[in-house]
Amino acid sequence: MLPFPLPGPFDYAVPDSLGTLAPGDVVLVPLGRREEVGVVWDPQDAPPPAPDPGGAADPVPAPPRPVADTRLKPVSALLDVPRMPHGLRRFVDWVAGYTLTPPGLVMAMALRINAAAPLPPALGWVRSGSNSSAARETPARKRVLAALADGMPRGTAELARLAEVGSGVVRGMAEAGLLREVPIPAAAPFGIPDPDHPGAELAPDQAVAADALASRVQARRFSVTLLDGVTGSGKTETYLEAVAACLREGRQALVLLPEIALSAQWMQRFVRRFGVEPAVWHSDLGSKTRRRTWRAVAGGEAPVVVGARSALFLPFPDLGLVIVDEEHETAFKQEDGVLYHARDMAVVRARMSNAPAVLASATPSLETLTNVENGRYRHLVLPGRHGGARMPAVAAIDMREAPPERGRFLSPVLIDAVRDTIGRGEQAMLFLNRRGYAPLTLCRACGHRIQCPNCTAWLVEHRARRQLACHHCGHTEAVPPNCPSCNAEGSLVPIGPGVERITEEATALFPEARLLVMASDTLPGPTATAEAVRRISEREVDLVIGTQIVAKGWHFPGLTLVGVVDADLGLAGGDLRAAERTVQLLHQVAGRAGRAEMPGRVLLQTYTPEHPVMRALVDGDFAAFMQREAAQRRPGHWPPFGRLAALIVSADSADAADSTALALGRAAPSGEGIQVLGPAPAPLAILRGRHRRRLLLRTRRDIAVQPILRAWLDTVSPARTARIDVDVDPVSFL
DNA sequence: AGCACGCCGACT
DNA sequence: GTCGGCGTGCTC
Repeated sequence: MLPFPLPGPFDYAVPDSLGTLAPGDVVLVPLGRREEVGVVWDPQDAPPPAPDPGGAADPVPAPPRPVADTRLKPVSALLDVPRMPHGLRRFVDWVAGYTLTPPGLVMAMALRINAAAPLPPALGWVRSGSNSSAARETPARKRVLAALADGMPRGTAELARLAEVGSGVVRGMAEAGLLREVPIPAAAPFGIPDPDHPGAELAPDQAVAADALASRVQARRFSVTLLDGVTGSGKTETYLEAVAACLREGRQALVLLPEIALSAQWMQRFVRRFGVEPAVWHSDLGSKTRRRTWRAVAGGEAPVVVGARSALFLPFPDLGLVIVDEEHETAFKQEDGVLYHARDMAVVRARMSNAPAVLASATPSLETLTNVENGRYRHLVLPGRHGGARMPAVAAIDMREAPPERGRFLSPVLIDAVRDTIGRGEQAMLFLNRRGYAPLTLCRACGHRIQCPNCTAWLVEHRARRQLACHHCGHTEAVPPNCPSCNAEGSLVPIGPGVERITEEATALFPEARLLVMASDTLPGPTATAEAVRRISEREVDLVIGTQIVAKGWHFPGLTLVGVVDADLGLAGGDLRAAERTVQLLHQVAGRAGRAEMPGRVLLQTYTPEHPVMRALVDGDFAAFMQREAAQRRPGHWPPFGRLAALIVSADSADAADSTALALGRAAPSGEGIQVLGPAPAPLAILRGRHRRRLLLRTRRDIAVQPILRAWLDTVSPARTARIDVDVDPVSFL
C-alpha cells in the first residue's frame, strides 16, 4: 500500500535477499522512476487470478491483470521501522471503505506520522577513561567533569548549561581527549504512569462508575459505554480509573480530546492521578518528539497516549482502552482531507482491538444517546456535581422586554448582574461565539455589504488590527475609508457584535473592572491560553469576555456569573443539528459558573425565550430536549435514524459546477428508503474562489450509503475543472 | 503525490 | 525550429 490516492495496493516481487516479508512491514519500492515508502498489505479479498498460461480462448474474459507477475518490480529494501500492526491495517481499510477515500490516503495518515525515517541516534559526552593526558585543568573544565560525575552521558548544550560554561569549553575538552562521545538512549518525552499512585478520593457514585468501567477493561472485549455526567461531576477522574485498570492489564490506553492544545488543566488531573505526564499526540508536534512518541507507541513503551483525532492512527500493538472525552464535540469531525468522525472511528478502532470504548460527555450527542436507547451502548450516569458545588441557576433575559440601549448589546438586566457580581468580589464571564468587532460592515448610503472577494461571506471587522477579515479563507484587507461601492464618505457602519465590541461596551460600563478577552486570535498558543486560565483561576481578573474557547472544561472556582450575549446565535440557518449544538455549547459555557462552594448563575440574552433550546437550558432538562429532537428527526429518517452523505461539487466556474451537479442530479439513485436532495448552491456558494453545489443522499438506517455512492459516482464524469467530494455522515452543511 | 507526456504560444 | 506553460494520466 503506497501513500497515494491509488485504488488499492500494488504487487511487487520479493527478492531472495530480503527473505520473507510479512504484512505490516515498511518497505521501499520503485514507483515509476521514484522510490517510495509503502507498507506490505494483507492479501486482498479477491486475489487476482494467475495469468492465463496457454493463452487459449476463454469464454469468460478473465478480470484484467495490471501487470504480469514476471514483470513485477522487486521491493528495494525493508526499512528498520516497527511493523504496522494488524489492527491498524484493518482500521485503515475500514476507514477508507466507510469514507470512500482511496486506502493509500488513509494509510498515509498512519505512515506520514512517523515519516518512516529511523531516528538518528542522539550523542552525548562522558568522561573519557584516560586521565593520563597532559590536558590543562581549568576551573571551567573541572565543573564539566563534575557535571559528568554520575556517568550519565549529556549532550553539548545540556552539559554546557549544567557546568555553566560555554559550548567551546566542551568542544575543547573533546579535542583534548577528556571527553568521549557515546550514543544516549533518547529520553522518552513522557513518563510511565503508575496505576497505584495515590490519586484524588472518588465520591461514592464516581467509585461505582469507575468500577464498572474497570470491569469492562478487564473483560478485554469490545464494548461501548457512555459516561454521562453534568459539568463538574468528575467524569475525568472516573474514566482515569479505567485507564488505571488498563495499565494493570498491561495494555495501552488512548484518550482523545477535541482540542489537545487546550488540555493543560486536563494534564494536571492526569498527573495528580498517575504522577507523570502521558505521551501527547497532535498534528503540530515537533518532528523529533513526534518520531520518538510514534516509536514508543509502536514498541509498547507508551502506556497512555492523550491526543487529538490523528492519534487514532498510531500503531498501538496492544490497545486496551479508547476514551473519547466531550464526545459530542463537532471538532472530532475532520473537515478536510480524509473526512472522518473521530468519535465514530474511535469506536471502530476499539472494536478492531478487542477493547472497550468509553464516550464521556455532559451533553451526549443524539447519535450516542440513540445507541444507548437501542442497547448498543451501555450507560453510566454521574448524577450531580461533587465537592459541595451545585448546578448554576439558569434564566433567560427576554431582549424584547429588557432591550439594550440603542447601538449596545448588553441588557440592563445583565449589566446589573455583572455589576453585582464584580461588586461582591466574584468573577463574571460574558460569552459570545463571534470573533472580531462586528460581523458585517454596511454602507448606510447605498446598502452595500462588504463581502469577501473569494467567498460568499461577509468580512468581519477586526478593529484592533484595523482590518476586515474573511473567517473562511483568511482573506484580509484594510478597513476602507469610503464605501467601496458608492464611494460615500463616512457611511460605513458596523452591524452586530463580536467580542471586541462587547469588550468596548464592558470597558465603558465597568471602568474599574479588570478585563480579560479570550478568543482564538487573542490567545496565539497553548502557553498564552494556559496563562489566561491561570490569571482567571488566581482571581487576577474580574470579567472574562470570550468566544467558544471559554466553554472548554476549565475550572474557575471564583466564577459565579455567566452571561450569554446572544443565545440565539447558533439557531439560524437550516442545520440539522443547530438546536442540539446550541444546547450543548451553552450548557458547556453555563457549566463554568459556580464550580466551587459559591452558587453560580447563568443569564441567556434571547429574543426567543420560549424556544425549546432556551427552555431546556432554563429547566436543565436536557433529556426532554433530546427526546424532542429525536421525535423531530425520526419520521424523516434524519440522522441518527437514517444515514446521510453529502456530495460537494466544486469548480472554478459556476457553469462547470452546475453542469456536474446537474449530471449527478440526473443520475441520482432512487428506491425504497433512498432519497436525494438537491443539487442546490451550497450556503457558502463560493469558497476560496471555487463555486460550490451540494447534493444530499439520505437513506434508511438499514441501507448503507457507500455502495449506492460508488455506483452513483461511477455513472457521472465530472466537468473538466470540477471535483466531487464525498462527505459520509456530514456535520457541516456549508 | 510526483513525474512523465503532450499539445499550444513566445522566443533564438 | 526550440523552450516551456501546465492540463491529463499513470504508477505494480
